[in-house]
Amino acid sequence: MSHQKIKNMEEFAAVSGISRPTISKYFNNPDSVRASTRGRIEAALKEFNYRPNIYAINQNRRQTKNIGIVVPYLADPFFAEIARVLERCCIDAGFTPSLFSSHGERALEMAALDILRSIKPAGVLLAPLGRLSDKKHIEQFCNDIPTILFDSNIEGIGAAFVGSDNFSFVSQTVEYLNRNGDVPCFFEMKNPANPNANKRRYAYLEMMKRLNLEPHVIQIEGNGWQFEEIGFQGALKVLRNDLLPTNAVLCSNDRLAIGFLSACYELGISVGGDKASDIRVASHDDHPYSRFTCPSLTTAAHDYAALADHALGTLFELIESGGEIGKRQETLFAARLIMRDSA
Amino acid sequence: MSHQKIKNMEEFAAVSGISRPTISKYFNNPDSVRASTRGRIEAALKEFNYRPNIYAINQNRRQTKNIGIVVPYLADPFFAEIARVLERCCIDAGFTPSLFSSHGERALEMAALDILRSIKPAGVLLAPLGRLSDKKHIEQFCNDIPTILFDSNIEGIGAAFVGSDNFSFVSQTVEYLNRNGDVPCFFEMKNPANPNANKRRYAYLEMMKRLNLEPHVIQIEGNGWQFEEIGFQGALKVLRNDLLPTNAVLCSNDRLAIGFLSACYELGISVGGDKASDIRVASHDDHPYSRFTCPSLTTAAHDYAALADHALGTLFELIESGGEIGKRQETLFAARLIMRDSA
DNA sequence: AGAAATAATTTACGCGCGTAAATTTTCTAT
DNA sequence: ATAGAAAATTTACGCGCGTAAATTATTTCT
Repeated sequence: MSHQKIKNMEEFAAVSGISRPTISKYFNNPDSVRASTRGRIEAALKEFNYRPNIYAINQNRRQTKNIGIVVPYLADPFFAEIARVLERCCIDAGFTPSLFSSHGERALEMAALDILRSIKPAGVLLAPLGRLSDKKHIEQFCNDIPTILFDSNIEGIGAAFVGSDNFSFVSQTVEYLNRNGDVPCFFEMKNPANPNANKRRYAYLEMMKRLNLEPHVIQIEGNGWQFEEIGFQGALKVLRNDLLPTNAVLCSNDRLAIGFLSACYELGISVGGDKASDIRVASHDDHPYSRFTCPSLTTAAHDYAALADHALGTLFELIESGGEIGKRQETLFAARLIMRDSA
Repeated sequence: MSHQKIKNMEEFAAVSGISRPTISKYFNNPDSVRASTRGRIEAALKEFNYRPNIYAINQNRRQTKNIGIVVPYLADPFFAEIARVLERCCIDAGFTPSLFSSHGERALEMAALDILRSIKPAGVLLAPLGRLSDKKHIEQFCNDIPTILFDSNIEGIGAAFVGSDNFSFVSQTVEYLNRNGDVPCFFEMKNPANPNANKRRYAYLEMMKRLNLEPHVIQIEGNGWQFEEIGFQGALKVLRNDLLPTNAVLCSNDRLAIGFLSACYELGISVGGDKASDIRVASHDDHPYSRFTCPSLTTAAHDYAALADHALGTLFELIESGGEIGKRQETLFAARLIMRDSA
């Protein structure tokens, strides 16, 4: 390994005994050169440890091999997990993922898009903040760079949307709660940051209608992405003032539910699916911690793998077709009910 | 805005009426040109929305403005939070952060470093996996690129280390537990991934010695980064078999404690600092969820801001000095005890 | 073995910008 | 007003690589 220091492709071509254009071709696609040539290049590569300059490459290529991934809040393990799966898929496909978090702030989402613009990615996977997003800004970005939205939809923006079927989530939890006990009421933020929250409320109302039951929606105060704290404070208020219309609670998402359960514990209210418990609580998302709440949380799980697969598959299609993919498709994946102890 | 499409700096120089070298100077440092010139450039910038090509810039500059940030496990909200703070500081200092997660895997840590190499960052902040890290690989990386280690130390590698003072963490929790009740036993993984775990065990043993108390270390099985699950299973085994030597438990970290508390709940063992409870549990890290466990977790908090500040400060020094900073410094920050309900 | 197909080489240009040197213009201070 | 300093301009080269065209070498097939 490493005789001398190779400065550029010219020098590497010299020491490997292959012409520079062929070396260039090899790095673009190793299979595009003859096996014997490939062998000689790779032998030299082992010996001299040369790597082409990524900046020179990207300056001259029509397209970079970069893919941007933007999530609204990376400290939320749900997004950390989906980002992990997406990153892996990108690497396997020969692309270089760049991960950004908007950290719940509009300005940072815009900043992430601006940085992405500067690295001229082949494509971008964007999970928007939602209500806080600057739609115009995102739309302009999508006009210039092939972008797929995921997790939370913005009507008409982006080449496609891939997300979860909120009706599938809610219908299963509502049905389950209703089957095994009291009628569920719906616990959510009054001003949810994420549009999925609204879809889930509609789904709840629709399901209750179908089951011929009276719906009860409890909307709590709070802004931002500190959902656990918001759920906790909201639950304290609701429980202390005895505002719970039924003793089955369906939380809009697991992070709110984590706060809700914490409040129940603090107030000495027993939660569980058994007859002895005071109330039952269920939720949506199958958050990584939902298995460790007290009691463990009954919830509806996303199909991470399918979502990531389809989102990236669509993006690759989009990239290969040069940005044209026809009509904007919206793909939704169904949930899987996870029955645990809380309901 | 946007008359025509500006292709490069040459064209922008033409439309703005300023020479290209001056434009270049401006983008390198806006304050390096006369105010009147700056005004004219910025006026043109508003009108034509031109941005220099980042790849051409980085190809020609001696140094890029990139800073790499590598954390071992981004789905751990502790690292997500520290990454957030670090990113923000980088941006404020005029650098472009690139965030990578090793996702708990040695191969991915190496891959992250390889990608970082290719983008020739001015400096790197690396929180290594620990036991799983390929030390040789990291050492070679540190030889080529100015790197500061944080969170978990590898002796002698990197230009400096910035972390938390594990003795400060453990001494406070041990002292607190001991003051308010039974003697604490120490609950940890037998083969911890992170070297901090070992430091915490030593600190526990040392503190018990100082207090003239008999130490009890409980080591549970399990590998990987699913600490909650490992803590949960380990606690089930310990509690079911009545292996707890005392009724005060000090967990090595909050994620194990989350699992421990979940197991207690499942087994009907009451946890809390009051006399009526069966056992008391405390831990370290002030994990974002430790406030919402049942009961809320008494723990020791990191000083995120100080750690991030000092790590980046040191890195900037290192960068400005051209990679030489003298003797390798290790800086440790003290913990702050957070008293909650679990002990 | 020879023709056709495939692959590698040679040569050359361009990408967009950093940067250096020499020169000219503009500003600052007396 | 004028000298000296500071800033901007002109000119020119180089960075490391993609890529195209023409040519030469190698492989494959009948």
